[in-house]
Amino acid sequence: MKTHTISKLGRMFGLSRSTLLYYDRIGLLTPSVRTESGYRLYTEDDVERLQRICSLRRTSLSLNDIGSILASETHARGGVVEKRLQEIGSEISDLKAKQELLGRMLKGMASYEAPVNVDKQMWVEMLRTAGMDEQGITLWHAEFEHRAPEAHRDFLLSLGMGEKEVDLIRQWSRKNRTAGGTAQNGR
Amino acid sequence: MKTHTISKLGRMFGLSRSTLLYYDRIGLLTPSVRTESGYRLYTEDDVERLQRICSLRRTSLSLNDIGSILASETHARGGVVEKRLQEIGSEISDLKAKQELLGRMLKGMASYEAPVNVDKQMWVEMLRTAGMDEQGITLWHAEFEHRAPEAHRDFLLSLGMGEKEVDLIRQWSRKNRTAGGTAQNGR
DNA sequence: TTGCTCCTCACGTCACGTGAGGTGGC
DNA sequence: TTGCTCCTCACGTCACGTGAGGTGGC
Repeated sequence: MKTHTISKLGRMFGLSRSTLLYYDRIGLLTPSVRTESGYRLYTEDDVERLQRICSLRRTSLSLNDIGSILASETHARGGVVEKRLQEIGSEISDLKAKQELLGRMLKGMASYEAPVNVDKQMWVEMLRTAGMDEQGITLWHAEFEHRAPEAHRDFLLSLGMGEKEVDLIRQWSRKNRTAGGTAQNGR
Repeated sequence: MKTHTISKLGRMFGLSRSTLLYYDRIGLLTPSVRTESGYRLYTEDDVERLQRICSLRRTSLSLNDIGSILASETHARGGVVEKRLQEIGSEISDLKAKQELLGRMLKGMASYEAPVNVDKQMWVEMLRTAGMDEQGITLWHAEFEHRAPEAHRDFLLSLGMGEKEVDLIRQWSRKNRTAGGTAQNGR
């Protein structure tokens, strides 16, 4: 039977020896054979498994998820993949927001001097200066979310927040309207 | 003068206490005052600095880069920001490529069974099976890059590689045509 | 005196990279 | 015998989170 040593396998897949050592340590890819002197020998089955691992890895799934996918039934794999697809979607919009922000900073630096700061912090400070406290802000979010959810979302995004943070604030806003404003952190 | 303790400052900015402890440890934000008993006290100047840090952090600049920016002259800051903008650009295209890949996997799983594998590995194996060796592949890249750089790029991207990897291979291809094919790793 | 906040280690995370120090195989 | 490859620790990375064990301030 044809087998491969660790570095040879690495070269076949453009991976380093330490990567394969790591995969072995975490149990993601354990060579089927060990020689008497402890050398790892990878069989064709191992090569096939690594093939799959590499495919999945290029979607930046975590090694943990990859392990689960390979262990699960074929028909059950869609869930993880779909979840990852959604995550990638929001990562992309996060990055786009950051692009926007950086673009504005660059322009700001050219024409004036300091980086632009019209963001969450400044907004919160403005409200506070205007005399609003924690509870006020909480209620204001809750009302905004209730009356105009889409606009609320757009507004939060415009302050440079990521999708995830925006979602959290919105969920929390929906709770706080029914519960009455009990604030626990500075939003 | 008005000062803030660490947790209070954290609440003001939506950061955890450990985050601020960490910023102190790495010297990014050192409180201007320490009480006799060791308590950190942050002045308004510190608050302003943290303001800038938070703005920059939301562009996912590394804390290291943020430190450099704050230490550098205003007019010298553009470089770092532009570099980060470019990075974000290629991160976005990487993610889009991954989206594509995952999409195809999902469809593949629905209609057939195994995840799609027509990627870099398979391509390389096909060439090898066809009798091409390291040196042959090296030369082939070099020629491709020389004759049709755009098409070469598109082709590499179509195999699911990220922008960075593609750039590396192309640079290396340009060298290898003049230098004559001395290969050192499995591309 | 009771809580609450503060302090300083020190270890864990994720996917490896990078030695150090030593052995096997052609 | 000389290189090359292999082995196993163990520590570093990045931006924190999470205790443990102890002290200050109202």
